[in-house]
Amino acid sequence: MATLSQIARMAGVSVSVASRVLNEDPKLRTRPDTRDRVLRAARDLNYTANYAGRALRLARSRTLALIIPDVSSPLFADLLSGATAAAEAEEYTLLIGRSNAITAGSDTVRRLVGEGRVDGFLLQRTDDLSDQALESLVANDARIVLVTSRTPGRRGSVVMDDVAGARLATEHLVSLGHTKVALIGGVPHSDIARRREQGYALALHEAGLRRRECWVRRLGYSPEAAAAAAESLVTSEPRPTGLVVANVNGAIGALTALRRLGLDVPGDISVVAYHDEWVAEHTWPPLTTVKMPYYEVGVQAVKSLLAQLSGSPPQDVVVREPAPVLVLRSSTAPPPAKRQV
Amino acid sequence: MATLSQIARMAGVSVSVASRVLNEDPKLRTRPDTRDRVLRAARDLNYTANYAGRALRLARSRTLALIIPDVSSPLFADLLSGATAAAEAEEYTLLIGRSNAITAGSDTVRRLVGEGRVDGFLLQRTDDLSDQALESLVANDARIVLVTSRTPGRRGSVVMDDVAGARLATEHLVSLGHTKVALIGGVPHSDIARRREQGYALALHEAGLRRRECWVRRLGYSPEAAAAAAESLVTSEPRPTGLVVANVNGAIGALTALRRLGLDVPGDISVVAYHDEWVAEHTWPPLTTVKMPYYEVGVQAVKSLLAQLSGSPPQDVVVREPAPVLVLRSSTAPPPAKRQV
DNA sequence: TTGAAAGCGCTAACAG
DNA sequence: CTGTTAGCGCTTTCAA
Repeated sequence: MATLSQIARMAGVSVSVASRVLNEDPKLRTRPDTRDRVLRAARDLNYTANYAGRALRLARSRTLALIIPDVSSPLFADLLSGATAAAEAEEYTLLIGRSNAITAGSDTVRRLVGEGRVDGFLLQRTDDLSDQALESLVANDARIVLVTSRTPGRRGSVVMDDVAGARLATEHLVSLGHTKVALIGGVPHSDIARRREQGYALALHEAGLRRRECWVRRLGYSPEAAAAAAESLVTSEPRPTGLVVANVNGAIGALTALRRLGLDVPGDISVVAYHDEWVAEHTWPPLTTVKMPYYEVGVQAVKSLLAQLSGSPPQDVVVREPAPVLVLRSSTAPPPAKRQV
Repeated sequence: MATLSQIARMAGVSVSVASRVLNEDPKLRTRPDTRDRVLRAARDLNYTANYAGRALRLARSRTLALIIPDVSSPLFADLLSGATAAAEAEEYTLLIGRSNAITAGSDTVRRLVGEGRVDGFLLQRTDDLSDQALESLVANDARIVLVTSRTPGRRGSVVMDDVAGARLATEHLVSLGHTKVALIGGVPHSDIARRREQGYALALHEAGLRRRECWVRRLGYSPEAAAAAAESLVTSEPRPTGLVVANVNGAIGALTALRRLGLDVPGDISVVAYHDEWVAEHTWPPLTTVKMPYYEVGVQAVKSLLAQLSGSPPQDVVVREPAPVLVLRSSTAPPPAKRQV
């Protein structure tokens, strides 16, 4: 690979000039033909600045790490696209890691920064990571932005509007005539779960409906957990006619559980899922979902991190644009009672 | 962050000694206490070698890039785990990219290498990347290993045993009594698709069954393509009673199409999918699949790449261990005729 | 058994 | 308008 000094020699200039031309140094005045010679030489030799040399000199890697629990979720793909786009726009590279690796005692974060491999982090926590563990990891490190989640007493996060999303899902069921609406939510200590539950409660409240604790389950977002939750909801009295499942993968599990119990969706019971992904179109019945702006979360997270890296005080941002949208498919319908009328 | 010279100063030695102690240079003889002082200093200062400094000096980044079309596929998660594990074992870092970005004219590959950001590539092509385009990209570059796919006239690839996998799927249907077995395959120019088709043909041949061209569709692996293929197969005569779908996501699309046509799976028609993933458990009916050793492909691919990087001639490896396994669920049953007997 | 020094490729302050 | 030079942190040859 060509080096700067080769370019310089070929163009008959010093490395310093070559460097400044190539980096488009604004406060540099060159004779046009000098400039041209450098540019041509660079093109001819297919020059790309050596990454290590630059990183060493500048003490910055222009690399960001995105740490996620589940790399293989279609939801995550949107986040990634957004983050990648935003990073590329600023000529940053994105390194992808998995947050399974990040447990309380783990030094992954500190090591990556310590080595100077990355300038900062986008961190999406797993649900098993406790607030304290997260806190100890993250402390008041300005090189970290939390995505989709927050932790008490710390600034620097980008979340989506979970309240609005869960509310939209719930309102949909209510507007269909459901009065007995249950929630299959996340684990109790998760702030994400809390916000979604809040949206659910809000929608019920505004509809003048009573929120009953016996209609809320907090087992988590996995298909299995949601399946168990659905089963328990549906086999106890009073039985709900509508289910808001706070995660689409959970909703898929719930569908399986309901089918196993011989219940018809949406005949006997309606299901709305939080988040949209392609399988939702291919489940039976196809799932009505609320699509959340994951891409934009990725974009904002990177912007936020970059801002922090250049010294701005950490912010907690809520992405409200684009707003959550209801994707109507076939898993929701008016409740049985209503339809018999 | 602490630097080597800080460690050296603290330990009262030269950087040279510090470096060699920390790197466990075998041909270095030190007094035990010198060694100890260095080690202690490193621990106290929480030292991690600066990545850029080392990369610059060694002209190697100890970083590999994995380039994939669909980051968000659960299948890919296994590949990634395997590759990550193998990379970590050799203290390499894995960078993840998407091969959408890699089109014929793209210089992503050359740029990443040119910058010295990565030492080599694991490349999983998209189906839209033609052989020529791939060839021109990959040429005889020893820093690239193709995963799951090959290209003519080039060595350096790791693929799974597609013949065995497709054969197993087909045999399953045959052993259930199906004689009219169709294949929903990949696009015609894909070598992967070709191998799977070969496995299908082989199984039919061994069962003494005739392979009919009208029972083969080559529209690709997407849910939509496979749905179209399923529809066309099932609405024309003679109608098959069993479907081998060469990709699990395609199978999900096929299921949707069959349901739309009012066909019962497996009552009217059986479906086996190539590849296993969690949704297969939650489709209706749950999908019988053939699970392929993706994790191991990831491991072998990294090993292969590392071998190439250290000068070994490129190999074409087929991962046969662990062997494909049939995951029996509910989308397959004896054909209607047989059951009526 | 240890240290001095060169140099990887780059940027930027300074000098001309 | 252009060149010289120092130095980022590291490894490694050579000398002591």
